[in-house]
Amino acid sequence: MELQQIRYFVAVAETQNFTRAAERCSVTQPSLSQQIINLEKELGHKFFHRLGRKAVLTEAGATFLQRARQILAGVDDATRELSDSQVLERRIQVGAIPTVAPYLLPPLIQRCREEFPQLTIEVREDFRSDLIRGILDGELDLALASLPVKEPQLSVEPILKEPLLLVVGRQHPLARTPQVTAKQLADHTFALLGNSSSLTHQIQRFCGDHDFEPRIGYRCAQIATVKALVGLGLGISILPQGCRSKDDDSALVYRRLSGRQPEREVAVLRHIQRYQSRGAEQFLRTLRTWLAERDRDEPESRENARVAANPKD
Amino acid sequence: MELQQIRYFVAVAETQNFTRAAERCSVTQPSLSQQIINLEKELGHKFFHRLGRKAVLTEAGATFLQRARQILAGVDDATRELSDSQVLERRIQVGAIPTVAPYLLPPLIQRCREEFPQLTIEVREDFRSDLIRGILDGELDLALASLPVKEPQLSVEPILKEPLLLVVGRQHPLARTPQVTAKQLADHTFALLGNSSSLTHQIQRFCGDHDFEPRIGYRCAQIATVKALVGLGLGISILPQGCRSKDDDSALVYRRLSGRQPEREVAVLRHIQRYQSRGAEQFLRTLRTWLAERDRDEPESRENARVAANPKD
DNA sequence: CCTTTCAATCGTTTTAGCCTATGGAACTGC
DNA sequence: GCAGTTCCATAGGCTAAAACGATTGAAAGG
Repeated sequence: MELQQIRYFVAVAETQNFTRAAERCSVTQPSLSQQIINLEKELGHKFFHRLGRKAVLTEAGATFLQRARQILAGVDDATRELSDSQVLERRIQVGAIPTVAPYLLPPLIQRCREEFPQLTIEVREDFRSDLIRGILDGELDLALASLPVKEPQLSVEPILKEPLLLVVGRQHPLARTPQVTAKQLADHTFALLGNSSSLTHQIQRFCGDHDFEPRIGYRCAQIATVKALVGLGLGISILPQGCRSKDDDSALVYRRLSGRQPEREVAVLRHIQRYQSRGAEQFLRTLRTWLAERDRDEPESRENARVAANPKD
Repeated sequence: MELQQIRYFVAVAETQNFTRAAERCSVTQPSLSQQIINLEKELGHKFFHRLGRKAVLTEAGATFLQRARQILAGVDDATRELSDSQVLERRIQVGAIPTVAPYLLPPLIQRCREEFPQLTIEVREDFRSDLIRGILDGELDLALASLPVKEPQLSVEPILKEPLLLVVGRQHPLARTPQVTAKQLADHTFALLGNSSSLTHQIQRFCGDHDFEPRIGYRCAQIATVKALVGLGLGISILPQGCRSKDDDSALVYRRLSGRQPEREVAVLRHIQRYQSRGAEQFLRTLRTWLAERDRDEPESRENARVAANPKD
């Protein structure tokens, strides 16, 4: 059974006339007749009484007509739905690592809502490796994660470079030391994210570069937990500058380390082969302009001014 | 868009793999790929992210998948419904003229219900010309009407020949006359069916053959009305023997006319070109055996015995 | 009875779907 | 890394099926 046959069938049923049905379908009458006969043969029922003047539905024909209309309506709906781009490609799946998700995404999503009201953004917060798997499996449209990313199937667009800062409680001895070097951290207990966290990896590598293993006292799932522990002086940590928020000032001190600054770079990851949906494009466009504006409004501020002020406290 | 393409599409969506989808559809992978591409081109959307390992639905693809499933389900339903002969061809439209419908059809339908419980019989009671039109237009499967029928497109199968009897009220003078000839009727007022009735036509022709016009005092739509008028002595009528019922005996007298007996013949009418449905066949078979049994059980009874008895009352 | 209408049939042409073969990209395992 | 494998797209030839044009034959209508 093919749709063409169904279309022919409905045309005959409605015109009660093979010739006029053929005209309506823009084919010759023999072609249409043949297809109707084929259809009848396949389904094992005659659908029309070929009376002298008109073609009248048999009972089987009447039964099939209902179904046929339903099928064609389904086809019609599908076509219309797909051509109605209002509905389509307005839902995207965005992934982000935990040190990015709570800080970048909320304002960004808000901005997207203003500029593209129909755009629906679904967020998945996960570690880098899981996000990468998600993209490779086609589950995510794009992801915000830290570099390095080596997968060759991924397109990597760096969007943001920021220093990693030492975080200590306001009462902590390191809060007052004029210069803090990497080596000094070897004597302290760290509060870090889980082992899958790319930030944790990076911190461990950083420590390794300075010839010590960090002593990890707390493994947390959330940044907020890390901050709370550090705020009570139970440990120290290293966080990207972007994780700093106003609320932290009462309990936490963020400090640059002397020597070579550890940094992290955040990038947008996409699948090279994946078709880029309109919604994803819109999200990206918003992301880029938002970052550009932010850089223009407070150039380097997040890397210097506020950090430099800390030691004075 | 064709069903084949939709089937291919669903297969790919479900296997997430063009090659395996092709196997499932029993075609080669290039054939299937090409059809998917055609479909995507026609509808203006890519339906799959062709990632390295698997093919993942795009949003448009996911949207279309729902519709596609619905369409295929519709096709499936249609096929199943048509192959389920329990449902089909169990509804027939039967026409009958007023002088036949109330007498032949009820017992016949009851018998059909016993023998073919799924058979649904819809009855249309109408005059002969309208029934013939109904058959020619394909609205009726068959009709029971009186002869003659001249339309060459109709198959005519006579099933029953019966005399036309004079009907008078029990108090009417003609009820007691030893011999009633046609000529005598010229002096009386007739109660007849409407002008479209074939019986009325026949009666008028019969009177014409005996060189008089019947004086028609009442034109009724129903036999019962005619009988009631005649029972009150307000007129006389001529009815087929089959219209006589037990209940009439108290008020009516049925008499043969002397001389050449007027008769009428009832036949089953069908459209030669019309496909004969199973239900119609069953109805006909039941009709024939029922009539045969009736003739066997009371041979000639309805033409002689009961009629002959009447004058004695 | 003649004309018109209509569906089916026949023979031919065209189309389009299918197949085989191939290429290229990407993943896998050594 | 580097072969081997998997997977989809492309190209070209082939065939089956759909379309066409012409015709026939039956039926309807005037």
